Amino acid sequence: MKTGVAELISDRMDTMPAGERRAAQALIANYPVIGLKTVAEFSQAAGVSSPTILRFVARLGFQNYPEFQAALQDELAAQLQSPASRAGLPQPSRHGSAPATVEATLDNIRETFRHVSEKQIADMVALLSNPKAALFLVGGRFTDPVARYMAAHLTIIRPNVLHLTGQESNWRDRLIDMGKRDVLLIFDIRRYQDSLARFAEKAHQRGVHIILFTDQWLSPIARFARHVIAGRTAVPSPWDSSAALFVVAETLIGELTRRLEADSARRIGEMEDLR
Amino acid sequence: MKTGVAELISDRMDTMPAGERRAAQALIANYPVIGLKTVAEFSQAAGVSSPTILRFVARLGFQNYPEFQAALQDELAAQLQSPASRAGLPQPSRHGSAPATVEATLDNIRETFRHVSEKQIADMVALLSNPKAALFLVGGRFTDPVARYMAAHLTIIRPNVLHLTGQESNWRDRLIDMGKRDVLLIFDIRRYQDSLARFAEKAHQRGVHIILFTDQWLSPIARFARHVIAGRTAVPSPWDSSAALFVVAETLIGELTRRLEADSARRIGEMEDLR
DNA sequence: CGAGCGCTGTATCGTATGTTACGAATTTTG
DNA sequence: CAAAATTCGTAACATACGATACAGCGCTCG
Repeated sequence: MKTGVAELISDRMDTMPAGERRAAQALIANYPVIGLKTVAEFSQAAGVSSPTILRFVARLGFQNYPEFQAALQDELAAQLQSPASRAGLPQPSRHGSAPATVEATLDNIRETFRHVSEKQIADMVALLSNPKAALFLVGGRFTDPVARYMAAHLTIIRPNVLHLTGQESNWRDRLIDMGKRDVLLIFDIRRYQDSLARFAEKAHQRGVHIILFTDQWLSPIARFARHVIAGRTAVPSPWDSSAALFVVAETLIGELTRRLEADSARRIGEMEDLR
Repeated sequence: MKTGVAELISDRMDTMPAGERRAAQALIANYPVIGLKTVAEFSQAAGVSSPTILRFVARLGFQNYPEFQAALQDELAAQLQSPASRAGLPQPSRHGSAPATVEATLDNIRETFRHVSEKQIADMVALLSNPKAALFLVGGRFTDPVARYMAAHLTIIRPNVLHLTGQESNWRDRLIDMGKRDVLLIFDIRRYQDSLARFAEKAHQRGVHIILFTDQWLSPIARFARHVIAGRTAVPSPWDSSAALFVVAETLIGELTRRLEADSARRIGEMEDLR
């Protein structure tokens, strides 16, 4: 039973004493920000005393004030992370269930890019554009194809790109080639794979720059990463969606291509000749 | 000058030490809710210690943690109250070229699904849901990772799934196993690969059902295909985008999982046991 | 290779915060 | 109109939270 706090309030508003009702009105007036502040501030804004605020949240069914705040925060998090609900509409829900997941995917992509600044992309592109630095790519069970996709393009526009295939032991053998100038791009969404974390740590110890593509809950590898892309993966489906990360990958490919335009054009020309 | 906290972060992100950068990334990953929690929770989510969080907010220019939280709350209040938030993204900085390709990708996905009927999806799912029919997947130079992605999921929810790797000659050896009940999923966008066309024709001659994922200009393989998904691939970039096809693949995976729910649930359960 | 610097985590401290007890004030009921 | 019940605020309390001092470590530069 996950009923929102706002609904709780309007339900019990009429059974409240005057003071607590003022608290309720103050909270609804600019919901939910006041509830995130301290009891003292809340009470002052509502024009009542601190204990009244506490009795108010107690009447809503919360054991204590922090629990009440946690509920507000969870609610807020859910609201901010699914832009669909931002409009208030519970989704047009057109017909089949297919469009629902597609709409969710579109939201995920938009939301992912809201949290990725241009500067972040520019920095990553700068890292990737150094032709002397070797690039290694690796991914998890379901995300490795995205790593492959990216590698397939990077290989064309610049030298020294290697996708790490197969078993963890194969990756490790490649550690020997990795140095401080090099970059490792890792794709890891939940359930996060221990093998990737182990590998990332070893690479990190060798001074390798790590770029991590993960989900919004952040793979533990974020600890070692120089850059972290937190893609939204939640869709109404048994599986997580990697579409947002896929689009981020495509974006990086595009930007990098633009940046290396002169070099890569020459390179691509030579490749054509070799056929 | 009321600059937003998020902008402050992206401005100074690169002048930060590793630990504080992790804090920044964790905050941006699900902005701004973690910042409203306690220092301890924030630090745990970011994988750093409490003092690092405090140093982080100090570097952003705040005197203390409560002041930082107040800034987040003010920002949140402004965002929630302004009608702009309902219209969509309040995000001010939208000028770079990255968003342009992203918007194009979003349009591509939408447009792709406008041309795919539910019946088409249902028919394909029906084809794919026969556990006796073997499933083969193969893709072109850049699209093969998408085939792999799909295969990685299909392998889990049903038996008899095989991704054809490596050279054309390898694929051909598999023709011997393909019969009239079987399904071949091919990903082929321009520039269309002759090898795929040759292979598709041979498979077609053996009576294999072909499902083709291609672009809006249709690979020549469409001639042999039972089902054709025409994804939009054009983006303002030197490369074509496979994102739309990727989302179609995810949609099929999701629908198929739902359809096979009973069987696949049991199957997944058994797989878990085998670990 | 060594010395210096900067970064980070552990442990401790002071304090602001939530909490509770109690009495005053207001409302309700006979 | 009086007495009781309920509500509300003042004040004291304990806890948990943010802040700080300090030491260990890795990194850079000479």
